[in-house]
Amino acid sequence: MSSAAETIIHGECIEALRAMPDKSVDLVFADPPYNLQLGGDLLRPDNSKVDAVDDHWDQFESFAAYDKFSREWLSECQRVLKDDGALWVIGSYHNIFRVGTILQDLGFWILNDVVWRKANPMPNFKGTRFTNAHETLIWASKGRGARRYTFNYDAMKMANDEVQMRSDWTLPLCTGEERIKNGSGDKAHPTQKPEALLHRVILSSTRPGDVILDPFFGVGTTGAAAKRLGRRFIGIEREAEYVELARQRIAKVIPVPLADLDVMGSKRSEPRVPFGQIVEAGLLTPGDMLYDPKGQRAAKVRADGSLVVGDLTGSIHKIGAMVQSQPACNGWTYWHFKTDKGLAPIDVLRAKVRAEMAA
Amino acid sequence: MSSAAETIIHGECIEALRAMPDKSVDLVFADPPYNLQLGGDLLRPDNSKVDAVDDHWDQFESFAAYDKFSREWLSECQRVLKDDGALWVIGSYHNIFRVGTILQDLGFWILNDVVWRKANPMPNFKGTRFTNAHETLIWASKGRGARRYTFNYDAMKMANDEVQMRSDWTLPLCTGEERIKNGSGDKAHPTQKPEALLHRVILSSTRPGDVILDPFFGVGTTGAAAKRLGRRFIGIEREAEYVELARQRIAKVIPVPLADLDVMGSKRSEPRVPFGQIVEAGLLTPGDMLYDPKGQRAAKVRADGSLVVGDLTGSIHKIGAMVQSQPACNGWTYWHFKTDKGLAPIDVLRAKVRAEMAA
DNA sequence: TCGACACATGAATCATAGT
DNA sequence: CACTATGATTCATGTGTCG
Repeated sequence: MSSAAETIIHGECIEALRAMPDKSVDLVFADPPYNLQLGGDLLRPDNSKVDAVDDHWDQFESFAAYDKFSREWLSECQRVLKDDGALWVIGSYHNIFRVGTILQDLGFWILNDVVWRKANPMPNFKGTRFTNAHETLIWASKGRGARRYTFNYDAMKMANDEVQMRSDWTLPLCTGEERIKNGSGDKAHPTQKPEALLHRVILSSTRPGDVILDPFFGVGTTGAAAKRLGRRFIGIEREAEYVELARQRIAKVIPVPLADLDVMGSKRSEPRVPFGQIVEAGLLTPGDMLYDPKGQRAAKVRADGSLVVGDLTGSIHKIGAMVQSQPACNGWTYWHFKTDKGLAPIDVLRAKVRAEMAA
Repeated sequence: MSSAAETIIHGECIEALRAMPDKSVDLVFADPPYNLQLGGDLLRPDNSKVDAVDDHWDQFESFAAYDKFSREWLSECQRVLKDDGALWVIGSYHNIFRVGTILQDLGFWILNDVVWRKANPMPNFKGTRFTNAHETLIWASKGRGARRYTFNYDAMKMANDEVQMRSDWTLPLCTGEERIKNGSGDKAHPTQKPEALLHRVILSSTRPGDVILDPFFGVGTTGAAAKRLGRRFIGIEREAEYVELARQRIAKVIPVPLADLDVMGSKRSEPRVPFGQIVEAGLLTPGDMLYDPKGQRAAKVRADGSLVVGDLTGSIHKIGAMVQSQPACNGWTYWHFKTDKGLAPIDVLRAKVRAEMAA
């Protein structure tokens, strides 16, 4: 194995892995095909077409074929990992359960599953399901009895305003300038991951100088983040176009002085509490009445957090606006509930939920 | 199968499931055992003593036993589900990957994986991993080609301040008053789920009166939430102590009055009104003109509810699509008629007809 | 230079009743 | 089962255009 800082192998994943020596890498980060099973075209409400991931490399004949492929590349990764090494895989509900099962069957020891909460996911255009707003990463050591893996607890805590980093990470998608374009100015790769995600993975579980292997290198996000953070990397990629774009991209990356790493934290914001959650929490019950500040107008609460006044139904804000014949209304301060001391705005219930969430 | 509103079966999960008739429940919510080490007698029903095997082999044996158990209860659940039914399972990284894989292998069709972000998780005291701050739920329909599952999209959207409900839900743990205590004043059940979580599950994917099955009933959170929301339930629980605590708990639950169970309904379920009926009702007259939203393009209404633009004739939808050169068009919102206050979409005429039909 | 507004787009298993 | 007709449906963010 090369001790070069940067290695990109243009070749098929499993074959290239087989050519690598045992126990030679410190970390694997893998973003394998998800095996999406899409129907026909999906149109947005404005009739534009969603640019789907229909690439040939994401197509598998069956779950069995996908499992076989997964078992092969994962067991090669296990072989090339050092005994104190670890592996990250990212996936969605289409494939991550199969990957997780195979990991366990191969003897990997799962340390965490981590949820990437997308700050700006694509909506569900047809209103058929919950907005698919996250992906799952699995972090695993080589085995239950393996030598101690690397976890930079304090760096993570520092990056998270001095409280422990949780297993859910809120990060935006990779868009705009960061998104690598091809010659035509279109996105070069359908599933490019944000570098911030890789930044956190690498910072959490490697040390400067470590060798990071990415068997599905794509346009080289892992390589870019590794170089920036002073780690070495080996990338394997089958498509010549991606290899070339990755090279160009990584050549431009300027490594960050290690002393500057601790300033690259993320901020947390006040959690949003929808009114429906007040009902879920049992602070109001379906059928309860809410009142305007003077106690003259009344509205009934329903189980989904909608209000009813006569024939009107809608959110606390919408109904508040309608009964006042005004364009807008802050329902949290307008609507009140009865207490033994008189009327109180429902905003105090929101405060209660927030307090509980912070506790 | 009983048509009773409340049924608690004291018995072993798979055995009790086998006694239930086909296609008799609308929803399954399951919180199966997570940890392979706990409840070994359950997870290794037919295991002969395994001596002197290394960790790897032992692990595989455990997983195999857990898989067997999971396959059995899940396939029974699939059998007792109605064709338009659905199933929820909750788990952590210890078991959820195996459960998800088995679901897929049995032919369940995954609709979402949902992350319960714990607002107040237990910290990782040793600082060796990320704070395990979430659990994963899988929502699946009976199969890819199954009849349409229930999803109260508009109720969920309403409960989330009028934006689509996402696949990550932030909810506090079950603590304080809500936590069921045993005779000694200690928590009675190690993994009691918050009722708010069940509230959201039930509200999203069932209708009032539906039958909800929970094969691992525990202290009856599913039953409590179901009763509160006017749903029927069947709970299966092996431990006599839990059964008794669940009974006492559920007896105290006061159901939401039937009249307050309404939530925001979907437009898809409203009665269909053909455009021709607008003309029949005299709200438009043959020969009247309709216009696009900007008032630039015009179409003539005919007696049968077809439109004419130049040489083109067809439905409001077809003509709307053709004049815009788009694959599809909702004619109800595209076409407008003249009023003294300007243009108004013909959808308001449909609303008028619907109101008359309801009266 | 700046604000207002329009437009584009992201790993998506994305409709349903009737004939 | 296949096919057709109806008609329901989007959030956050970045970029570009226009005045």
